Amino acid sequence: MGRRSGILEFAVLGLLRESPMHGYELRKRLNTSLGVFRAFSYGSLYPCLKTLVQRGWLAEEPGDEPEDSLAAPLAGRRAKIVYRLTAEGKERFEELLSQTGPDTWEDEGFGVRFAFFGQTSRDVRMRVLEGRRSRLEERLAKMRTALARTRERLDDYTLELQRHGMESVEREVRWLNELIESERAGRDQNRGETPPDPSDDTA
Amino acid sequence: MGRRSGILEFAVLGLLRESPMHGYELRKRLNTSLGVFRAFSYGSLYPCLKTLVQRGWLAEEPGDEPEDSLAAPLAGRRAKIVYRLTAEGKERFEELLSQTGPDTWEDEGFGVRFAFFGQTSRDVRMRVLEGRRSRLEERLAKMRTALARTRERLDDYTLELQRHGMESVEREVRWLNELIESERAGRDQNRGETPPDPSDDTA
DNA sequence: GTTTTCATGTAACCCGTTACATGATTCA
DNA sequence: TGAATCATGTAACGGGTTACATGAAAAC
Repeated sequence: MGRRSGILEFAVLGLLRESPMHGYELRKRLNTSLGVFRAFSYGSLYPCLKTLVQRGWLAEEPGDEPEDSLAAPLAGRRAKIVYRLTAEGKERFEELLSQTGPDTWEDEGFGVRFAFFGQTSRDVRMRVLEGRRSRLEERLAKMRTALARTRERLDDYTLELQRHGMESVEREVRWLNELIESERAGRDQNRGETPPDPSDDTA
Repeated sequence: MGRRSGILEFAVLGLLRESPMHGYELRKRLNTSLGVFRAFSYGSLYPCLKTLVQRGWLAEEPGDEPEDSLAAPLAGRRAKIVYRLTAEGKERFEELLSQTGPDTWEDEGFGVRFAFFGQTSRDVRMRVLEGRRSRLEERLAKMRTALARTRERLDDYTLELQRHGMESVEREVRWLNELIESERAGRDQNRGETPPDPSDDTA
């Protein structure tokens, strides 16, 4: 049925990477723990889970039926379904994480990637941060040329809106610069799989 | 057919309020002049125009056929169709403009409203700005409580993401404060477009 | 024992995009 | 005369939402 390649898939894979969960809890975490995301609805979440299972990224697990087997075990039991990330799902998530192309859902995609930085190696983090920065810089360039072409014809309000928009983007670029800097500096206190390679100071 | 109540309708009405246009030009202005908007495609624009005509917000005008009537005037002519905002369309736009409820497409809706401030009366501007501000403050409050509830369980990256997000919102609130302040101050001095609709009205 | 909350789902819709198709006008 | 660009449109899809329906477990 569904192609199901949206940002929801990405977020679900990322959350399930931390630990298995059933749908209901998954949704709560989508809307709170990862407070950055917009609220997803069950109407999108459950179908998404199904197609992810079909593709082999997720596996359903029987979930904790309340430990007594009173009801006939083959009756129409619809207990909690706990979803677990398969090895293929892990690969898929990794692939999505490190994608830096322009087909990256821009803002939201970065939010998701960043939210999962804790489970990521330093070079992936660097690639994501730098990718984001360069795309923001492209955007800035476009805004500037567009502004230069139309400046005269725009009223003060539109101008102010553009100015504020550009300033916001510039601000995020500075933020990224700080993050990149601190990733570079923090090469010793890292977690796990960063190869000790003291030779990359050149930008 | 289509209900067609999205942000595209809003932007189209606003642009056509300035002057009649045909679809192709409309689209260009959607993507450049109002540089804030995302790029709309013809696939959404033309159907939108049609339904707006059906509803009476827009009227088609014969458009400038190239001034010679060489081709038989009743042949399958598909010349430029120039769209003009009707009186009802103007009302509709006004209504959309001054809507400050929470069903306001949040970010993009504000962008559109702001982009048309030049054609707006000061009290509408004030309402839009203050509405935006209060909704941002609600959002901030939610973020703060959510953060307070989950702070311990979050890793440093997630925390930093939330911090940056909140700072961005706070920054926009300050920006709004300045704008509101300057709207308030500019009631007598300043360029004289303060009173509502000095030139045209009542089509 | 009733109300809340947990938990899973489905059908219909919404607002947009992509890819495609067509024809008129301008310009080298 | 042929290519670019102007100009209008359609069909299929995409990734989500809303509203609805159901039922089990927990809380009161």
